[in-house]
Amino acid sequence: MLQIYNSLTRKKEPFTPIDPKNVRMYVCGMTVYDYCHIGHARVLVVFDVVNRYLREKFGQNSVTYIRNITDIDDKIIQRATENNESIESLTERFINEMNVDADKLGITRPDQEPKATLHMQDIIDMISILIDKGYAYQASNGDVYFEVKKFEGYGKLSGRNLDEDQAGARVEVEIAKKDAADFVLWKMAKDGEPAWDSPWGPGRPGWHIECSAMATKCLGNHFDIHGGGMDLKFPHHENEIAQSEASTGECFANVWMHNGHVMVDEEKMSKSLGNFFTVREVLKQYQPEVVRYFILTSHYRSPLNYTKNNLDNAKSALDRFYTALRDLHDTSAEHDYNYKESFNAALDDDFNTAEALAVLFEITRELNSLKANNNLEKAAHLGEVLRELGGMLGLLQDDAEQFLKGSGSGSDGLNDDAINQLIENRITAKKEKNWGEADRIREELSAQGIVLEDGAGGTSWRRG
RNA sequence: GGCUGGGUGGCAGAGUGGUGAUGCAGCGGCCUGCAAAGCCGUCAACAGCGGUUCGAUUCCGCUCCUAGCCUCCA
Repeated sequence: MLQIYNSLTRKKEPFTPIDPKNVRMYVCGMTVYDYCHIGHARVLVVFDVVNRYLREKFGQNSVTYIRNITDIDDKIIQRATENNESIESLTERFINEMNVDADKLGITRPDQEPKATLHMQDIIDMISILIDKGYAYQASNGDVYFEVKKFEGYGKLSGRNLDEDQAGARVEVEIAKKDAADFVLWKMAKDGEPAWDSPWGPGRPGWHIECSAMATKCLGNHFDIHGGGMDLKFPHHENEIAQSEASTGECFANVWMHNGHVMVDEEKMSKSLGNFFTVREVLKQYQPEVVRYFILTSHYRSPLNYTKNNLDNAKSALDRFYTALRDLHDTSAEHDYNYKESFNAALDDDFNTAEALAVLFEITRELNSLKANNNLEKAAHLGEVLRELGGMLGLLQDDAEQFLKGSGSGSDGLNDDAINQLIENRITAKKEKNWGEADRIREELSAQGIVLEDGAGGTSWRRG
């Protein structure tokens, strides 16, 4: 039985889909004005695993996964102006770049990736309903606001009490608002800003409303899971709940999932702090699965420290798996599924990927034992199991030999031919029992990051 | 100030009211020309102080430290 920690109730709950034939999940995606950083990679990977596992549990075609794209907001306008580039060109460019990164990381594409600019009518419709129902008002400056006090359940997600919040503690309060907590639904366009027609005048949607409109449009008023980064819990998700439930009169999402942040030097990695590493930057040094593994080593709700040491550890761990998977022959026989049970039990427990990985290591140990005892048939079977379970996490899908011989995307230093030549020379030296020369060659390669392994079947190598 | 979370062995990181996480690193052994890889064995931890309990790292309280949110943010 799958259990998921629900941010709304602050406890783990058994997950029961509204419709097991169509489990519906919405995740807040990217605002597209820059490259994705490792924090974004974490959301992508975490919910990719959730998506994969839900399909494993409920059926490959019984899940609808929506991840939106915010392609209009203040930051985008600002960046486009700075670049002297049109908003369309900017956002299209970074949507493409996002997909490049996501594909490299082995992220399964969501079923739909709705964009705010293509859902203006849905957004306007929802705002109209909110005004009609008395939850929203147009202020003297023309902006339309959601009146927070009218929505009874406000604060239920983030656990905050409006009276205790220090409104305006860190940001100036817009004076046109009735209450400091009210938030904008429709923002009037200033000169030169992009604008869409609306009953309240030309303008653009506030940030929160697009997700409410697109989620209900794509998944219905009431769906199963809503996810996103921890930083979106308040105000973004709190506001989404208010808007959606006020307008539809129905429960919005049953389960709220929030992933923890990626940290750098004890601080959250974020664009505004400027302490971020882009996905492509990291992928120059580490293979995609290394990044994925790194993300999955800690529980999705915990903070994750971005350090060289942790990435290197991830690489070592994958080397261990792929070393075990190397030189296994193909097999089509029935698999041994003893491990699958404990692997699934780990993921059933609020997607405990760290524990699931521990199961993969158990398999690896047994697999290595079998290889050592020359029980190659059974070893091959276990190899299949290892790959299959790893695949649920999007891991162990590379060719073992290629993974071990590859470094980041650009492997500088010696090319394969040069390495093989040196290995040949060393084999000759070894035949002559010229150990000094053999060791010298091994040292030379080692200095280039190449590790040699003399086995029964000859010498193999990998990039360490 | 308010609201969420954390503090586990050298490092990373799960978990549990009373035996084992796991990976890397270390130590001993097997294997090897020597290594590497692998296998076997081994060391080692639960921030502090109280309380509940036959028993607490695990439950409760307090203290200290720390992260996130209360502004755009994944």
